[in-house]
Amino acid sequence: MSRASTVAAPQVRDAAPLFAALGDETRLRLIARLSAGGPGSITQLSEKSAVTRQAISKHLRVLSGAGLVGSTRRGRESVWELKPKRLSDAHEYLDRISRQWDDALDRLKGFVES
Amino acid sequence: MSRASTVAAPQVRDAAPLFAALGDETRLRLIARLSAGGPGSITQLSEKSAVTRQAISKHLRVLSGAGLVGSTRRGRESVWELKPKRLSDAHEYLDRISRQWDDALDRLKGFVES
DNA sequence: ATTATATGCAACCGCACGGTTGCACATAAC
DNA sequence: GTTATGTGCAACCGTGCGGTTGCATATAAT
Repeated sequence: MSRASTVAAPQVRDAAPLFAALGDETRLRLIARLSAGGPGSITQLSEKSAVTRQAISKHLRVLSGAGLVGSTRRGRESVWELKPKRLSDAHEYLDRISRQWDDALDRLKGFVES
Repeated sequence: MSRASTVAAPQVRDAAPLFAALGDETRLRLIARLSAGGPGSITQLSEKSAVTRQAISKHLRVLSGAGLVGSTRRGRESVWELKPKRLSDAHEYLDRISRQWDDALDRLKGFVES
């Protein structure tokens, strides 16, 4: 009976910062850009953006803190790339919630039909 | 354009507020609770929470603003329930990004092998 | 009618976030 | 060398967020 609370709690604490990192338009645009266009330096990633290069740099650090991107220093520029595993983590969490929901629906259906 | 999307999928500007709504621990706990335990009134949803009932009420309104939950007034209490369609929207968006990523990998592979 | 319960509204607080500007510091390029 | 480019660091600003407290209001329960 206590299985749900003891098992689900740590995952919530883990998933919330992940979604929070995705929950900004500028950052989501960065993710989409990295996903579609491949790695790039900060100036490259700032070129088509409305905000400053510093803002992009900050956002990249936030995404890095969430494990969604990583950087490699090459010469005087740092190249940032997507870490798709973390994206699949978010994906998986949504899957889990959806599965809980479906189970609840099944239980409700069984209750109504009995 | 064989890559054209089947149905109108959430764009960046639409998905960001959705993830932002999911990006809070208290709200994510509410989602999990509603998904696993079914609908409930505000006081019911606040019972096991560490924060105040008002905080829960605010969070429910935020989730409602994101289309993730809905409420129905029944007597003096309002019953809140999950709207799983919106969850699948977030799911779908992550799918899109992952697909872009996979395509980019394929293109890179083709480039390297050529 | 009185009391108890469930919610809503409004003000307030602390603080982190998104963003900017300015300057310093590397690493190129000439 | 000097100059140009790419990044980092620090301070600052406005605003919104998460949360609380206090009170008002609506619906039940007695």
